[in-house]
Amino acid sequence: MKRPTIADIARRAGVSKGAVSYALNGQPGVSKATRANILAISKELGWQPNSAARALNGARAHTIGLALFRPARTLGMEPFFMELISGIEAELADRSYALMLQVVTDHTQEIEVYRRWWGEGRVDGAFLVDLHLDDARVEAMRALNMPVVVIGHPSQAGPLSTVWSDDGLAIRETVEYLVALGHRSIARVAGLPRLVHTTLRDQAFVQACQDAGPGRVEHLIAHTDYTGEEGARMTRRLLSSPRRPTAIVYDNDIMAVAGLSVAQEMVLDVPADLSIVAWDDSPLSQVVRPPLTALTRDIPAYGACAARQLLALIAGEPVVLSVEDRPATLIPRGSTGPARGSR
Amino acid sequence: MKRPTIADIARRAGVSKGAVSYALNGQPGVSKATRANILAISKELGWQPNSAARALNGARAHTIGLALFRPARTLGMEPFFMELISGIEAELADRSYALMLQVVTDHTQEIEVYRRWWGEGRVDGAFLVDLHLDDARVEAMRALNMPVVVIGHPSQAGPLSTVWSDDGLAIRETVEYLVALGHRSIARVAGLPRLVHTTLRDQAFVQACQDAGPGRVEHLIAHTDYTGEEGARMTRRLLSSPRRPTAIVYDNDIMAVAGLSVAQEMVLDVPADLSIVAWDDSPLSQVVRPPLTALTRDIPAYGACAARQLLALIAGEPVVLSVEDRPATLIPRGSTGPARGSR
DNA sequence: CTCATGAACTAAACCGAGTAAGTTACTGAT
DNA sequence: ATCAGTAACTTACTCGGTTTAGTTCATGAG
Repeated sequence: MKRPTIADIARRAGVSKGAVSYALNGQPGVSKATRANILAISKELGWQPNSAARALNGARAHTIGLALFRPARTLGMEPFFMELISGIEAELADRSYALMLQVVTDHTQEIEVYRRWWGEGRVDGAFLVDLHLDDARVEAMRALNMPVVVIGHPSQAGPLSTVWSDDGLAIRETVEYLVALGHRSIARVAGLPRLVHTTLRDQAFVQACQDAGPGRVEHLIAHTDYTGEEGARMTRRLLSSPRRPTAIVYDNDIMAVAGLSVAQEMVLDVPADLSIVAWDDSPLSQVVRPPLTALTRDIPAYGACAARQLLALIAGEPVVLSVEDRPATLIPRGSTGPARGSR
Repeated sequence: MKRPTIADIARRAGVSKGAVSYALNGQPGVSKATRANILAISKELGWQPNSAARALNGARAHTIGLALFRPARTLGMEPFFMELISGIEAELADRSYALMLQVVTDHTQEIEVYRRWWGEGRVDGAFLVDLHLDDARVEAMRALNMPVVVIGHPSQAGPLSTVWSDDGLAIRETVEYLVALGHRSIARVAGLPRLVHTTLRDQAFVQACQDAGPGRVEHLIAHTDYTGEEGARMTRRLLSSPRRPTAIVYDNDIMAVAGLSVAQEMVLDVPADLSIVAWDDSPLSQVVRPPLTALTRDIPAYGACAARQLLALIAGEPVVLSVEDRPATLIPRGSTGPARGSR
């Protein structure tokens, strides 16, 4: 009742293990007749190669790793990651690659997991997401010499390959749009301040506001942890301040929706009293009233792009170090309008 | 620049491979001093066990498989699966198990993937979701003799272990609530008709309506593919029919939200003209206006429960064949109210 | 008729661990 | 002094494939 091995096939076929190996792998060294016979017997016995044995000889694992530093329970609520994963999966499925997923509780553990997977030959490569300043993972991965693709801006990625999109461009587009609508006081409810892409968006935001003309546009940034609760809290604080902004740009859709609720609680009209822009466009943004103006990007395509890059890296194909995906584009919907009193 | 092996450690320590193996695995057969020395050297060299070599000796893969029959691109939009995965992950992460994920395009391929993973010793067990009538996967898994936990009702699971919750109870609760509100014509926009849980919910729905009294409650079921588009289409059809229902129960939240939009398009007031109930309670249900009355269940907990069951099965611990999780409970919100003209 | 060539194989080493069985060397009892 | 017992090892084989280095035999050229 044990699983058949090539030795079993060899015995049945009256040949050596080596001949069976050649036959099953389509290598020369066996006659057509013998090969056909061996294939028939292997099919009959229901033989499956044992990947452990193959891996021992340095074969590919046909698996890619993704360790996510995220409280597992909130994962399901993060459209971004889920869409990213589905995009990665779509690309991997074509080549019969699997995705090895593990949720970790900190970056030390994340490095540990990657070290183990790589050391144990269980993955051929991995993704790194949410880089922060002086990220220890970069050096750790470089030291491991494992194929890695950073999903995010190259600035902190060191020698690692990256796939990214120009968030600065998207922020600039948004600010210019709001300024054109007459807004002179714009707030940004941002994500975690340590993350590279938060910093970059922050800088671009400030720059874009300043570029509108000296002293013309007041700007303010509030940092959060991306949760709806924090988004609501910051919105409440912003809207209660004496110098209330007339437009708020949120770093994700969860916070934007929460912010919209807060505004409505405070009996403010959106967009007449307050314009709202969401970063990332999930179904969520479209079902609320008014539907949210959002920075849309094709996240699954982003993930697929990263997957292609990683697979090329693993295959040893020549790759450009850094691939720029399309930037997010602004989709105006009902949550933005002219600033009150402008014109 | 190659990875160190126990042979390298043995050479450095001046002992045999066997001694190193004993030392690293905490087995007797080496002195304290030698063990300490070997451990120090292994740390210094950054040795990691090669799981391929270990697996060859029959060790665990410390990985669980999940092949999902789903168009990968829509995965990110399915809160249910993402929450399920996050619940499974939460349980696995504690024991350093990883989750092997692959999206497949049909059940034949799903069986193929499982056969390969199991045959190749890459997973210790797997989940089966979305069982349908006469599901070929059940027999295939039984034949493989691989530890499997079916997530769903036991009726079609044959000899396989299951984790399920009583959807019938939840449906009954919903119908009784709507009837008490005066509704006499209730529709159900259901999921894929071939799925076991759809059938069971259908039956329970009809039964509950009939139990309200002979001929007292009109009921209607429309089957869809779970997408928002189909949900909207069916809603449009239902609301245009001469005998328009006063309440609709949807099989997921995506369709419920889409249905709400359709109702509002058709200038119907929710809940005055139409009551809406969603199955599964995601953030989506709470941000629309009015917020949706929903059948809530703790999906991550459900996934965690299934993961515990599978891990117990893998460990060879004694397990009950079928574990019943808590049923979904109805959370009334703004989308349900008394039927117009009742009382 | 002999030798070179190459196709079709076989035997055995190898990958990196685990482990059963065998070997030392030392301790303590008789 | 001798023997049993044991701690501390070593040796060698195992897992299931891949791969290298032969070996055998048929064929064709010289």
